[in-house]
Amino acid sequence: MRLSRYFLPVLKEAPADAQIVSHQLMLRAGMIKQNGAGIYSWLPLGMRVLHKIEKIVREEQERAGAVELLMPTIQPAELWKESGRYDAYGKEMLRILDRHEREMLYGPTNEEMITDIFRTYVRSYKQLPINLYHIQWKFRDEVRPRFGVMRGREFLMKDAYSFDNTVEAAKQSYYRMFCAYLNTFSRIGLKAVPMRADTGPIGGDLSHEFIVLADTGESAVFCDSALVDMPAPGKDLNFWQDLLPEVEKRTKLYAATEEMHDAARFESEVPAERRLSARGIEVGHIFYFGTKYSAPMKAEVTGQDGKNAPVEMGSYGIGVSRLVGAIIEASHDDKGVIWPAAVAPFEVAVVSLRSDDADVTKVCESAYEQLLNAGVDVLYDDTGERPGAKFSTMELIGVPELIVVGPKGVKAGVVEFRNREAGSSEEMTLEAAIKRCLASKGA
RNA sequence: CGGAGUAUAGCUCAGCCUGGUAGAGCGCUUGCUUCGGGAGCAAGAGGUCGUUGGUUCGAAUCCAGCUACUCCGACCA
Repeated sequence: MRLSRYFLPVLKEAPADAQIVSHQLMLRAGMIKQNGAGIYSWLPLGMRVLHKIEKIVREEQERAGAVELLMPTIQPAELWKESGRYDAYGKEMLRILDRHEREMLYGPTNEEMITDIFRTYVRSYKQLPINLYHIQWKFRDEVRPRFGVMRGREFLMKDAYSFDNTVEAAKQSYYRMFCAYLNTFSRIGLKAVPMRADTGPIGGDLSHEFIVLADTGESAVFCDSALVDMPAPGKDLNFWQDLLPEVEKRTKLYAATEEMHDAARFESEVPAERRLSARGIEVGHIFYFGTKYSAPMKAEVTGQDGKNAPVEMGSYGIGVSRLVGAIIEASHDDKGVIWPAAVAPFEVAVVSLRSDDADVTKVCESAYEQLLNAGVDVLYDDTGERPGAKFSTMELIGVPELIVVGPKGVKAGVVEFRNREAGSSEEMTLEAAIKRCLASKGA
């Protein structure tokens, strides 16, 4: 992408409404525009990050056996009356009347709808297990939206729903998502710690939150630092073996959010040097809730014994749009965002220091072409801005690697290769710089 | 939903107390000079002061209603 043809409205100053750093940086970097309380447009740069996160989420869901579909944002009220949640959900649910005065709602979640899909098609225990997911916009009419996309009213969520014959099988489905989440967050470049959670209004008796540690997080968390340091299971994990040991390795270590915290247990179970009390942001939440929806909605399958029984269900959410904010909270400095490479809107930027210099332009164009051809997401700053302004913008939007091309370097046959996170700068030939970019992409 | 604020140019804000023809910086446009860390000079464009009503000869300014947004608390991916 050539910057001269791109849409990147960066701001020097943070709008006064933004209070936390991720919100300020997202506005300044031209990623989002607020359209109302808790409602945002995703501008091109922000949308790129959203897509990168979605891609990783999809890959890890599929690896764990979940299958993608897409349900609508608007749902008829009938399904929610069946489950009893139409009245129970309260004012957080945005209710709408259509032109025929039929009661509709903008989905805050999709348990009812997926259960309806399931019961329409699935009859036999032989068809299980099934795990269906989608990535769709949700609306929850929060009393107090705040913190930009971290607590918007409209937000993008990946929600998966598992269906099993038995409690034991349902727990394995739960463990698969548990491990998939660890892998997902790890690939995104985050340390996300699973913590036992309240099941809340969704109901059920097995639930974990995945918490990203960040100084600016909304809730206090307490955990064993060994849990934070433990690597994710990784892509070689066999998802179709008994995953309980993999899960237990983590769940046996102490980790709790403020509301579940037990100071006495914390101190007795965790050695002093590993007692970590920090702040965190919830980016995922998984639930096992049995037949809470399948029983009232009659989502039943015929078992081996010829009898019908409601299926065992779980649901698994990742706040995709919230993750964008969470990543920034966890990874920024006073100059701007520091994107983990996997989710950076652009992986590399080619910065021309003199767009009116033919030799410089020639080197830039060559670098840009080569990177494009190699499949790298490259931003080419071909504008006539001054060097200082260009560097500031690149640091603000957090491009991980820069190839800086200036007249002096071109005469000497070198370009400058910079790394955003390390703050490093080296001179090398263009070929070497491109090789470095490709190497970090492969890593 | 309880409490507290804010609303003036694209952005950040001043002006309001003490009513009298709308201001700054940044950004934008044009020209010249610049060009390795958000350039300098010059000339410009840009606002029915959130909205409705009231007080007044006169309202950005005083008063009231409404709306929107933000913050603190309770709730939440």
